[in-house]
Amino acid sequence: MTTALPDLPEGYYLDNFRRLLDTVVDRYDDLLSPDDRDFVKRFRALNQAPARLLVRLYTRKGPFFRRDKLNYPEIPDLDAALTDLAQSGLVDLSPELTAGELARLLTLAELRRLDWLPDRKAAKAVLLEMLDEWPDVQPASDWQVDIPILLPRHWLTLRRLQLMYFGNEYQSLTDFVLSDLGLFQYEPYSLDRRQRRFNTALEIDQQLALNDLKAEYYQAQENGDRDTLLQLAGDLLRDDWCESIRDRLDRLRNRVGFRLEQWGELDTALALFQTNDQPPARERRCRIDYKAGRYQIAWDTLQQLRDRPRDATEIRFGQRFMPRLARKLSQPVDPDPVHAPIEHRACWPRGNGSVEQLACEHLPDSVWLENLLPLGVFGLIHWDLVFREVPGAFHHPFQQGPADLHDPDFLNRRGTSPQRLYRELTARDARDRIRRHWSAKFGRFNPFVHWAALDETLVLRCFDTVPWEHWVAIFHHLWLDLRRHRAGFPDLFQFRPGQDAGYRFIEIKGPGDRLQDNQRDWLAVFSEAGIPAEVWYVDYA
DNA sequence: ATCGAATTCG
DNA sequence: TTCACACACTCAG
DNA sequence: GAGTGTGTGTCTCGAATTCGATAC
Ligand SMILES: [Mn+2]
Repeated sequence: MTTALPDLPEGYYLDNFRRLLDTVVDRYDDLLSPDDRDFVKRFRALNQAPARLLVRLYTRKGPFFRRDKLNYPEIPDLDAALTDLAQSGLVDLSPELTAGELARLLTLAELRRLDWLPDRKAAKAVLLEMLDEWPDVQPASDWQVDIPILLPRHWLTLRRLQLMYFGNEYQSLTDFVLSDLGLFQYEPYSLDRRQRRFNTALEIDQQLALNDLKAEYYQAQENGDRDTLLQLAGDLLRDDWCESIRDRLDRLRNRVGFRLEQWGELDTALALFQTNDQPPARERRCRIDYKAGRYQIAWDTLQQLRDRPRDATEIRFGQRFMPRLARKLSQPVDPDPVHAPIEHRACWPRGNGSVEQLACEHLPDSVWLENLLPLGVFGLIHWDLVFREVPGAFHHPFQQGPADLHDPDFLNRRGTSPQRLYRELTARDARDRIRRHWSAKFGRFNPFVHWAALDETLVLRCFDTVPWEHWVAIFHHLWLDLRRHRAGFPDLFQFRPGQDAGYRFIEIKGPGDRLQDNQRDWLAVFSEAGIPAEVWYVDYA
């Protein structure tokens, strides 16, 4: 099915960029760096053609470009535009670059014509790796390449502008386009101009720095690069990070800590885990102290964790670790009751698809949707709450959800709580909301509703089948930690008219597969709430 | 010749 | 903003 | 039970283009 896309006006991308720039200057004038200001001044002085060209470049990857790869019918005199950009100081027409940077601009054939190439036979990837070691920086002509190369000078400012506008670094000007084309539909909330996403220049710099560290982390862990990781840990352990990026910072600290723990750097890992209480920090602290024989310290941490568990992983850890640690300290143990899930065995001939699909075919009237079904019901019922316009929730028109969705006080800030929510909401109203939102909001982004996976009949039937108290129990658990509790839901939902509860959740396990922790966590919730859930172990006939 | 990854565009 | 899950293996008790 | 490491499908658009790797 192909639907015709609407035409965009010529130069639409420049309009979009100006919208972004004007918004940022309007909101964050006091937070702009000298470079940012310099850029704004120069850019606003440009004529249309050079301005268009620059924005074209900014929507591409770069950072260097070959002149002969630029071709825009709506900018007829490209060279004149380039000259303007060079005179404005926005583009460097003879930038110095490393051999690696240059090589990325050339095809393999072009590359092999160069005298200084160390290996004429090598594959391009190998060549790039070699050339990346070369420190020399010089203009392309000095590398004996006569293709004109250019470099926009303000990439960092572009990064900062986009960060200020979107509040993140994964959205960009394409979000304007996709929205205009109707490919991405966003809830039309009104924007909040009272509370800004950033309040100091330092926050912006630190968020950029944190994103860099994150990228470095992925790189380092992929390469098994311990030294880089240790150095990274040093940066993360500094105490001059802003409070406003605390959450993101702690998550990275824990990730780096976890990897360092695996690599045997226990001291550094422990230091990282000691900076915060975000799961799994306290669990890891306990385990590291336990292994080091510091049982009393581990015990103290464990008590705090059990007193006030942050999420299901901490509850589970507390239950399992308590007896072990108590034995070491000769403390009396009173093990928590453990819910044993209902288990079944089945033996079916192997099919073409996955074991879940096979089970879905054998179990009548079942669907394989994992968490998409409960999350979809959750999202449809709570649509208005999620998109309620409270200060600080919506900063730009392209958000899938409110900025503070994952903050622990999300509900509090909206003047409610899980208890209050479901005291005031009846099953009839909830059903009505699902129907209303399905037709009124269809296709719009929502952090919980994945439209393509669901259909209205199924969602309503499922809603009607599961008793409202069961939904409420599921929702309560979701609210405890929207980020961590959205995974681990059983594979299948089966309708069973007239039998038992009329439905059941089923987690399918193929040969050799076992329950994961977050799946256990949901099963514990189900067991607590009397929700029918089973684990089926499948063998192939 | 063919395939897939990366890039660009609207 | 990458992750969630299945699958496979080891080790200890 | 606990830990580690892999592979696989999501990569929330889809068409067009280019390039490199691989096989023949
Ligand atoms: Mn399963």
